[in-house]
Amino acid sequence: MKVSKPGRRGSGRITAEDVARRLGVSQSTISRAFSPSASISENMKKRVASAALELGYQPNVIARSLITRRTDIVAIVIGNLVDPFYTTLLRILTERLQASGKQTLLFSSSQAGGLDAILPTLLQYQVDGIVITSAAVSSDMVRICAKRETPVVLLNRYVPGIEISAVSCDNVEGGRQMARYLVELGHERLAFVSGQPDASTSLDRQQGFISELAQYGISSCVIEQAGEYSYEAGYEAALRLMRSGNVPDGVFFASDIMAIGGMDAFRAKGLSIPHDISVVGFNDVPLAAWPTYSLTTVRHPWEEMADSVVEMLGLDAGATPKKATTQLIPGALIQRSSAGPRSGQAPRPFARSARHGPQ
Amino acid sequence: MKVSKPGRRGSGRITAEDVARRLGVSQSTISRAFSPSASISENMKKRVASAALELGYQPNVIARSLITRRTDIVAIVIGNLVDPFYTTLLRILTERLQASGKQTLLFSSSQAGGLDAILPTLLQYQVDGIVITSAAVSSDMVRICAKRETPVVLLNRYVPGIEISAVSCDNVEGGRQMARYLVELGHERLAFVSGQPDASTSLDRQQGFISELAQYGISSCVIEQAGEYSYEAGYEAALRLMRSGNVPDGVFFASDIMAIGGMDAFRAKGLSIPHDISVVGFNDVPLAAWPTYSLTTVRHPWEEMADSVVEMLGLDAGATPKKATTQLIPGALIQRSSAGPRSGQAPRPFARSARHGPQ
DNA sequence: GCTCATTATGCATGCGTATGCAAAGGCAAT
DNA sequence: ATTGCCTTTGCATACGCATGCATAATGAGC
Repeated sequence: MKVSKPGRRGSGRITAEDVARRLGVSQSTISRAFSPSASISENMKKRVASAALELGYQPNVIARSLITRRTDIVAIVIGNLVDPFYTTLLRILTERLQASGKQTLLFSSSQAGGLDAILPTLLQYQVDGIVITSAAVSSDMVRICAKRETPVVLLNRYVPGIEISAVSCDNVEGGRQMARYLVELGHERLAFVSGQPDASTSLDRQQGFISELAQYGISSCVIEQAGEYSYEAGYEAALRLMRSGNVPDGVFFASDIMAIGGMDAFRAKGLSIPHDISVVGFNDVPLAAWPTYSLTTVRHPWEEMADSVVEMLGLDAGATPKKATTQLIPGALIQRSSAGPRSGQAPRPFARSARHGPQ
Repeated sequence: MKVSKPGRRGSGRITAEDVARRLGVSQSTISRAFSPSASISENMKKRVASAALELGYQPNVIARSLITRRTDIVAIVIGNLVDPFYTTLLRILTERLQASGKQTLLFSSSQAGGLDAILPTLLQYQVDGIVITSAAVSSDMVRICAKRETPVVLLNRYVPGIEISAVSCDNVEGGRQMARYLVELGHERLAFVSGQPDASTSLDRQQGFISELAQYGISSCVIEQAGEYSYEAGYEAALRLMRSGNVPDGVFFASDIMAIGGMDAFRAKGLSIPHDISVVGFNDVPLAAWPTYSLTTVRHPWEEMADSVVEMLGLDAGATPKKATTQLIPGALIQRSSAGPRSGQAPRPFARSARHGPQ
């Protein structure tokens, strides 16, 4: 007869050793019972499983990761958790990672110090990969991560001249699409409202927009700096556009949340959308589909981006340390009712509410 | 002369041992240099710091936590990352935890299986605490967590009859406030739109609302089940209210996002807010302050709730395993312009836009 | 100069698991 | 019965760090 209650050391933790004693086998056997590829008999596996269930044993992944050198944790650094774009991105990515058996360690970089301050903390946790959706990335950081062989992927952002992988929507092409769309609706007096001045996303959308306008012989376009991707910044930028006297008939905001702020501002000043002014955005956040806004925008290929991120992190078994590459995924122009034909020419009264309603 | 490049085993990882060899000291010394309370000379501390910097050494918190039995990781389980209420909660809580040196391991429970499916995974990570903002919590779970001495706090939710801590806004009192407010504006034909039928938040707001109406002699109130906390559900619920023929003059939605969906629905049907109908919500998400909606609502005491959660988790040094308690924090009624005096009596034309504008 | 108290450092061990190696057992073919 | 192969299990060790204990170094007081 064995000792049925081996003395544990006070801690509520139940270890593989406890289960082993219970079954009169070695700790190795318990370990193997939880490792799919290990050599163990079907019978023993069942005995271990039932004993584990009975005792409430769960393998300690922290201890495991000491040996395997994998934590199955991916760090996600997000700058602006207020912007629905980033919360959507976070949601999609977290679900995708969870589906791959990875966990999400969330870092908000909006705090003082930004990325530089949190990178050390983050690396201390031995994360298997880092996804950065914000903030400036310095070459120092890249070097440190490369040295530790921790894969880093920039999401919806890229930093030229740095050896780092990036996944992003094709912002230049998105800008071009918007230019074509607005011009073909007959608009000529156009404006672009930029986001953060240093963000590649905003710059690329602007460049695509401007260059495509030039193709159509439109060489002038008002550029309004909003300063940041937020409702308030979009609102204020729209007010400035209206005060300028030379009110455009079509405005491309660098992001949906700014466009929505802009729409509210235009409407507050009595303008009708799209009759008096057409507004388009970028991202296709859930908000954009609401009937109040019904915003024409470029849809971010969320799922594909998440898939790409996971692939570029190279976390799935056969992981080869890839070279840094930048992947651009095209977005799709989603036509809703915030943009319509130029009111001066061929005004179509039904255009405003044609595609109205929840969709 | 010492060996300047001690052979490391291929891995990019730099350990305390490496730093120790570099300085010709023991690994213990390196460890102590990073432990604030350890006994070590100021001089040595500096030497270690500079050597660590030079080699790029960072303590491995995973290895550390094996000994200390603390990971400084808190799991946050969120059901609905689409609802701005939850993303706001996540943001506030993450920032608060980061400020306390804790990290956030994010779990989305919207996936199949719900909380039951992710709890084991979560516990495997030896998290120091669990914050649950969604999903049903069974007494089994509570028992398992209690056995492991892992503190659990329900946020914005509680489950009666279970020994578990909870932090929540005072939903009953919030419902009462709304009842008083609407009645004093002269409304008599009122409706309540509920969220998830099993959620304590929705039920409590409803109960507070109904019981306070009764105090004013109003015994009838239409209850409309929206089914879930979402824009679409609010929209549809509002449509149903209008189809019922007996259109109320004041509607209390159980959450902001539903109220906003409802406002869009009412407006789509030609109603003017608050002239034809008053709408109020609950939460005070950022959206609610936008001029388009300018939603009167009960402000969730975000920061206080986050503080309470951290306190109840008992993660700060002097941690005594507290008994399970439920803490209710009162919210504040935020008056905006989505609710106004009953249109039949004393119509005040300026009331609609009085508090309009960004705030 | 000597003793004692104090501080600073090294040694050894353990946290809970994975895994290479050896040993044992089972089975089929000879 | 013997051999050889394959499967299953145990043993021992390592992962990177914290920490109790022993020891060396330092300084104060006489």
